[in-house]
Amino acid sequence: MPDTPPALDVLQLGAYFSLVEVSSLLRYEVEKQLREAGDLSHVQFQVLARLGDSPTGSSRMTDLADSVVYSRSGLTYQVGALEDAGLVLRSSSPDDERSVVVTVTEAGRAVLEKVLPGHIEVVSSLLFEPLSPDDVNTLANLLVPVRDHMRSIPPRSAASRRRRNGP
Amino acid sequence: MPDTPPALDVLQLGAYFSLVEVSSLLRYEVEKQLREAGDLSHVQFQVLARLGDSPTGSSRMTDLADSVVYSRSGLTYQVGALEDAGLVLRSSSPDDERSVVVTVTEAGRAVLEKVLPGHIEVVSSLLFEPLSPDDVNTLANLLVPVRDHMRSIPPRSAASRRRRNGP
DNA sequence: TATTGTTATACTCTATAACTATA
DNA sequence: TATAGTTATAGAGTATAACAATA
Repeated sequence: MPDTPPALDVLQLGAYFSLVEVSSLLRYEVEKQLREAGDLSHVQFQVLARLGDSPTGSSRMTDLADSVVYSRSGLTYQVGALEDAGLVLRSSSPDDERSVVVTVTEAGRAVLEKVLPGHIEVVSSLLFEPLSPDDVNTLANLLVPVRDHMRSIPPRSAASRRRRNGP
Repeated sequence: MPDTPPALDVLQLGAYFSLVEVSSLLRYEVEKQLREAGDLSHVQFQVLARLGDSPTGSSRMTDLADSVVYSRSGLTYQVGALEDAGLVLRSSSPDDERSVVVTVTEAGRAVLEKVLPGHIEVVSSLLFEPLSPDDVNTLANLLVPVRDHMRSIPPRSAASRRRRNGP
C-alpha cells in the first residue's frame, strides 16, 4: 500500500478544479467551432497549425506524435483523414527511408486560414475576456514552467514503445 | 463574412498554448491513474466525487449533466456504468416523478477513497510541484474569474435541448 | 406544451498488438 | 536489434433524434 500523500489544500483544490473546468469548457467550444468551420478535429487542427508554423511546412510523423497525440496509430488515423481531405500529403524521408514526412498542402493552408478567425474569436471571448494584459502575462509565467516540468518526463511515443518490454 | 478578430498577441498565444498543453498532459495522466486504480473514467470519477462531496450523497441527473458532461445521453451512459459496478444507485425523485436521483453507495465511497491518494499524487507531482503557494494562489485567482465567465453562458443541457427549436 | 431521462443508432477516436521495412 | 510507421481490431465515449412519462 502506498504512502498517503498529503491532501491538496484549499487553494490547490480551487486552482485544480478551475483549471479542469476552464480547459474542459474551452476545449468543448473550440472543438465545436473547428468542426463547424472546417470539419476538423482538434488533433487535426493542431497538426495543421504545427505544419503551417514550420518554415518547411513539414514534419516527421514521430515528431508530430510526440507533440500532439498519445499513440502512433492515433496520429496515423488523423493524418490519414487529413490526407484523404487533401490537406496534407505524406512522403518518405530522403534521409531515413523509414520516416514519413507530412507536408501541408495549399488546401490545408486555406482551411487553416478559414478556421483561424473563429478559433481566435472563441479563445478571446471565452478565455481572455476577463483577463487584463497583466493577468495574461502572469498566467503565462505560471503555466510555462508547469508545462516544461510536465514535458521533462520522456516523450510519449518512446514511453508507449518501451512499455512493451516491461515497466 | 464575419469581421476578422484581432490576432492573439504573443503573450496570449503563449498562455493559451501552455494552458492547452498543461491540461492535456494532466488529463492524460489523471485518466490513466483513475483507470488503473479504480477502473473509472474521468467523468465517472467526477460524478462520484461530486456525489461524495454532497451532504446527501445524491444529485439529480440534470444537475450532474450541467456540471460534468455535455449531453444527457452521455451522462446516462456513464451513470449506467457506475450503477452496473454498484457504485451508485438511481431512484426516482419523490418531489418530481420525472427526475432521477443518483446516490453514491458505500462501495462507491470506497472506490473514491481507494482512488483519491493516487489522484492527488498525480496532480501534486505534475501540476503543483513547480508552483509555490503564492503561485497557486495567483493561479486560482486568475482561473476562477475565467471559469465564472465561461459558466455565465447558459448551461449545456438547456442549450442542447433548445437547439432543437432553432438557434 | 415543456421537461426529465432513456434508448437506438451511428460515428469518432483511441489503444494494443502484430506486422513490414529500414537502420 | 531497435526504430518508423501502418493496419486490424476492438472498445470506450459521444451526440442526435425519437421516445415515454410526468409537470
